[in-house]
Amino acid sequence: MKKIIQPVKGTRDFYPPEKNVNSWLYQTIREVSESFGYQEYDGPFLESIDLYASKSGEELVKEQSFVFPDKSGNLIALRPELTPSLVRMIAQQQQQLVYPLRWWSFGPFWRYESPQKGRGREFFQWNADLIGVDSPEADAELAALMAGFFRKVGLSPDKVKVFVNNRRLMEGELAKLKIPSDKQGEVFRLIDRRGKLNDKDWGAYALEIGLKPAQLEGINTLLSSDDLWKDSEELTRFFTAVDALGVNDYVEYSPRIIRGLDYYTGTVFEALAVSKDIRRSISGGGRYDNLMADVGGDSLPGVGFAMGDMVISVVLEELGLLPENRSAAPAKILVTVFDEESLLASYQLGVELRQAGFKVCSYPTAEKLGKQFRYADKVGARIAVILGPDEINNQQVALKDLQTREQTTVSRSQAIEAIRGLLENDPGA
RNA sequence: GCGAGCGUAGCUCAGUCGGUAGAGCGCUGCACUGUGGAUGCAGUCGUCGCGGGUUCAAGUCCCGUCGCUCGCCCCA
Repeated sequence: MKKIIQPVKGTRDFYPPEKNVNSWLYQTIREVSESFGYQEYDGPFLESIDLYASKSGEELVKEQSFVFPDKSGNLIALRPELTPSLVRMIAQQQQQLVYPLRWWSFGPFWRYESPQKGRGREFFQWNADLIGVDSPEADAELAALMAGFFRKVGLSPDKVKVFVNNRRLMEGELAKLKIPSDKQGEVFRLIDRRGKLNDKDWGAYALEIGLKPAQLEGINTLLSSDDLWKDSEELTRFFTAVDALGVNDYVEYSPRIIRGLDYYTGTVFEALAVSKDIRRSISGGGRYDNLMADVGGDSLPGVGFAMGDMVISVVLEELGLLPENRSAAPAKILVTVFDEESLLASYQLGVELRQAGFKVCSYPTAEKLGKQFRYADKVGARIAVILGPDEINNQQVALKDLQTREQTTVSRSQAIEAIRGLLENDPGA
């Protein structure tokens, strides 16, 4: 075996079939985002580590980012998320931008994770944000955008749900249980882990962080109160808007959704795939009204979410929802090369056909026709064009439909029309 | 960081009780010198991940190591 340098751990090779899936995701995300009037943007892949140090949380930067010094010794990070870049970009042009601002992006991110199914060290992420509006209806729009994507790719509401909660509501409820505000962060973490631990371990963890049994009881009651949202004016308006936006079948209240990130201030949401008995987090987001001010801009409210490409790909794959034709033909027409003498004539014919708008490849060398036909087959070409001595002498070309096996010889001037006729019912052309 | 499983041909994998390496697919050629998918025949293909140990003999057993995968942890 030849020695081949191994790919970097946690990265993926995108062979044409995989790249095709990636492009399809990108395209679908583009269509959904643009249908809501969002504009595409992007930040740099490299950022100064300082950008993340302030806000993203210690662990994200120190433990899970790829960081390296450049030649002048500045610490550079491969971006682990987009929101800090977004916030910086907005702060830089805060007075010129038009609000409400609706932006989306799809690009690569890097995190130093331990790779496993649905998670790698290099992945793509869809980000969508609505900046400058502080209303439950804006939150609902983001939920609708997310649900719109699911609907478009065929993920029905029985396969995926967007669960919603509100941090202000939860803070109020915790205060009622006499949980001091400086413990809220810890309690949010506790709630975040409810689904991951069994009852016993979770209860032990709760007592460990200093909760009294009565408070634990209270939290348990809280976490099974599926009607709790009715106590929140914000969420009541949110769900009314969700109805109006036509996605109430996807969006559901859950007191157990809290999200790990510190900068969320109000509504938080998370899309979960329900396959068998496993719940997998597909996407998450929420409202972050203080973030802009925290990084030194003027105060500006925002709400947004992110969705990684790896989990959604796994889910779509399992449900058979990925596009069928994963290796689209590079060209529908192959121009064969009869012999050395006619090679350039074949190339020129290829040029003519390309100018006529067809996707055309020329066989690069004069091989036996049988071999060229086999090649045409394998790459999925529909038509083989033959330009041998007989055709050249008579100003003709032979066209063979590889699907029907029918071959016709037409005059050179009619070739384009004839091909167009043959490709009429071929969608890939 | 912890745990489990797996590393054999280009790919997917088999290899029994330890006895000197196999299949399918692919690729090349021929049947078929102006025509593809089928069929038949022939050919091509190996540091059995790496290092050590046990043994007359190791792909197989033991130890170590590296890599991959799947979980746990974590999850913006």
